Amino acid sequence: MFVWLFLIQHRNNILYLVESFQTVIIVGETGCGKTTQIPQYLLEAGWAAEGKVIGVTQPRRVAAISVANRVAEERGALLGHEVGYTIRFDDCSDPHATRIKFLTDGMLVREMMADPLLKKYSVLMLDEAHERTLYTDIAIGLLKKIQKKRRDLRLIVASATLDAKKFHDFFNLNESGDPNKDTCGILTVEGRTFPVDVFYTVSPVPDYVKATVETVMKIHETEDDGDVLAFLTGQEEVEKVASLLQDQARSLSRYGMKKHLRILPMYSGLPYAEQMKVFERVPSSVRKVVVATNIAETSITINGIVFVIDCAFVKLRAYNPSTAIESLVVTPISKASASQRAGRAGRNRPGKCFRLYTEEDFEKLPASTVPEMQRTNLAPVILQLKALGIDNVLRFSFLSPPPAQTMVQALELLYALGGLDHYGRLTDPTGVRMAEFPLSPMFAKMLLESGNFGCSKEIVTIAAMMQIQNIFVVPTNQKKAAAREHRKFAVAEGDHLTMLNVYEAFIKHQKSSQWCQEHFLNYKGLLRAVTVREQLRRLMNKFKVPRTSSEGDPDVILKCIVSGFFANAARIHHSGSYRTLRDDRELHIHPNSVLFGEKPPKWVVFNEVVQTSKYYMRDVTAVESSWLVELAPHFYKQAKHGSLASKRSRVL
DNA sequence: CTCTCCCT
Repeated sequence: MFVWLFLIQHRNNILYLVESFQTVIIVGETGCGKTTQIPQYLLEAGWAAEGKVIGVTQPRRVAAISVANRVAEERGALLGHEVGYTIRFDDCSDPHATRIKFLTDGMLVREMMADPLLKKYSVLMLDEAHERTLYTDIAIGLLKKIQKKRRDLRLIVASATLDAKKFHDFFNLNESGDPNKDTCGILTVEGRTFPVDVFYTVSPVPDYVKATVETVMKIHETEDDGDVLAFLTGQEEVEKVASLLQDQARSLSRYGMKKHLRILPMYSGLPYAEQMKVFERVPSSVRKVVVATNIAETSITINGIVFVIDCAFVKLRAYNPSTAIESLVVTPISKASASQRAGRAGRNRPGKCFRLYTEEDFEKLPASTVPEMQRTNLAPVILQLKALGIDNVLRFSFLSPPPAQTMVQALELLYALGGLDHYGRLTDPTGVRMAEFPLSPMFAKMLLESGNFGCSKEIVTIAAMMQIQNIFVVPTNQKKAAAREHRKFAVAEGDHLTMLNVYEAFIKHQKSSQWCQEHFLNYKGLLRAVTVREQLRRLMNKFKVPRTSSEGDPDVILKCIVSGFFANAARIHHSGSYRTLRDDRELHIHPNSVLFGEKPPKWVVFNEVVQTSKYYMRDVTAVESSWLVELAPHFYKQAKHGSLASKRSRVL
C-alpha cells in the first residue's frame, strides 16, 4: 500500500497506521519533516500517556542533539524536560518528565542491556534506517525479537524508497498470505527539496581528480552564483584538488577576474578550526568551493550549495574473514549514494549535479551500499548479542546476515580472550564484564587484566587515548614544526606509551588549550579522552579492579597490553617488513606510528591492521616473544626451533 | 610514506 502525500495533510493517516500496524515503514524524502513532526503527532495522540516514552533514534550524535533542540523549540519547551536526548557522555533527558527522547541507535542497544524489553517506550522510530549503519542493523534485529514479546510496542522505520520493501518483508509477521493480516504497513511522504538537474559525461573520465578541477573551473566560468561541493574519496585527493584549484584561483585573481574562488578542504581528520571555515559565510563576490570526502554526504550539511561534482567513488571499510584483516578500499558508489550526493545541490534552490561518469556507468552501479554489518569485524557485535541473551548468534534474525566465516572468526577471538566458553556461552564474570565496556573486546580484556599487572591507572589512560583519532594535529602549512613537537612525546617502546606520555603531559599542564596549540595536539580530542577515561574508570571500580600504578616501569604495561592483544602479534622478517604470527602475512608499520622509520623492534603487537597500498599495523608497540608464550599459552606454543607458531583455537 | 565515516 503506497500512499503519496505531504506529511501535515495526512497526520491522521500516519496515526491510523501506527494504530493498526505493529510496524510502519515511512518512506520519507529529505525535507519532509518526518523526524521532527511524527514524534509530536504521536505525543498529541496520547502515545506518551502513563509515563511512556516516544523514542527516536539517529545514527549520529550531532543529529540527535540538533533535532531534539528543534522539537523542543517548536513546542516551546526547555530541552531536557518534555523533549530530550541521550547520547554517550551527554544525557539531557529527565526519567520522569521526558516524553519524546532522541537517542543514538548505539545508545538504544546499550539501554537494552538494562531493560531488555525496552518497557518504557510505547513507540520507537528508527530514523535514517536506509543508511544501514552497524547499530541500526543490530537494533532492527533485536527489536523484531522484542516485538514478539511485546505486541504493544510500535515501531516506525524511516527509510529511503529503495529499501522499503526489504524492511516491510522483514517486519511483516503475517504468514497467511492474506494482506489484510499484515502487521507492517508502508507510507510514502513526498519531500520538499528543490529539483536538481543531473549531467553525465559523454565518455568515461580517465582521471577524476583532474576532471574535478576542470569541472569546478567550468562552473566558475559559465554558471551563475552558487557554491560548489565536490566529492572525492580521501584526504590525499582532497588536498590535491584543493591545491590545484588554489593555483587556478590565484592566476584568476592575477588576471583581475571580478568573481573570486574560496577553496575549502573538508574531511574528518582536518583540524577543527580548518573544518569550521566551511560554514563561514562569504561575500557575494566570492564563490565557495568545498572539496570533501563523504563526510559531506550525510554527516554535515553546508548551506548555499548549488553545484555538486560527483566522482562516483567512495572509500569503504571491507573485512576479509579468512585473514581477519580490515581494509579501506576505494569502491564505486551505489545509486542511492549518487542520489544522496546530488540532493546536496537542492537544499536551498534548484541546483545542478555533474557526474564525472557516463549514464551507462551509472546504470551499472549497485542499487545500495553493502550494509556495514557485512563488511566489518563482528567480535564486538557478537559479544553484545551474547550479553543480550542471544545464545545462537548464527541464527539471529539479521536484516542482512553477515558472512558465516566472519561470525566464526569473531567467536574464535572471543573464546581466545576468555569471553566465551567452549560451548560459545558468555563467561561469568569475564565475558559479562567485557560486554559492558564500550570498547572492542581486546581493549576490554586488557582493562580487566590490568589489576593483575599492577598498572590499571596507566592502562585506563592508554585505552581512552586509543579511542581518539588524530591526537597529533598536523596543519597543512606547518608540517615540519608539528613533527618536531610530536617527536618530544615519542618513546622507543611505541605508540601506546607515547600516547600515555601525551595524556599525562596534558594533565600536568592543567588541560591547557594554549599548551595543546603550542605542541600541535588535538585539544578537543584530549578533552574527550579525559571523559572516556572517566567512564572506563567507573566501570573498573564497578568490577573492583584495583587502582594501581606501575610507577614508571614500562614492562608491566606492555605485558598487560599483550594480555589483550596477543592475537595481533607480528615478528620482524629479514626483508625488513613484519609477518603476523597467526598466519604469516606481510605487514608494515603505519607511517603514522612513532616506530615508523625507527630501528624496527623484533616483536610487536598492534591494535589493528588497515590495508591501503600495503597492510599497515596501526598503534604498534614493541614486546618480548616470551611474553606471548607466557600470557597466551592457549594461543601460542613455543616451537622446537625457538620460533613461535600459533595454535588455532576453535569454538564448537 | 599515510585514515572513508561513525558509535557504545
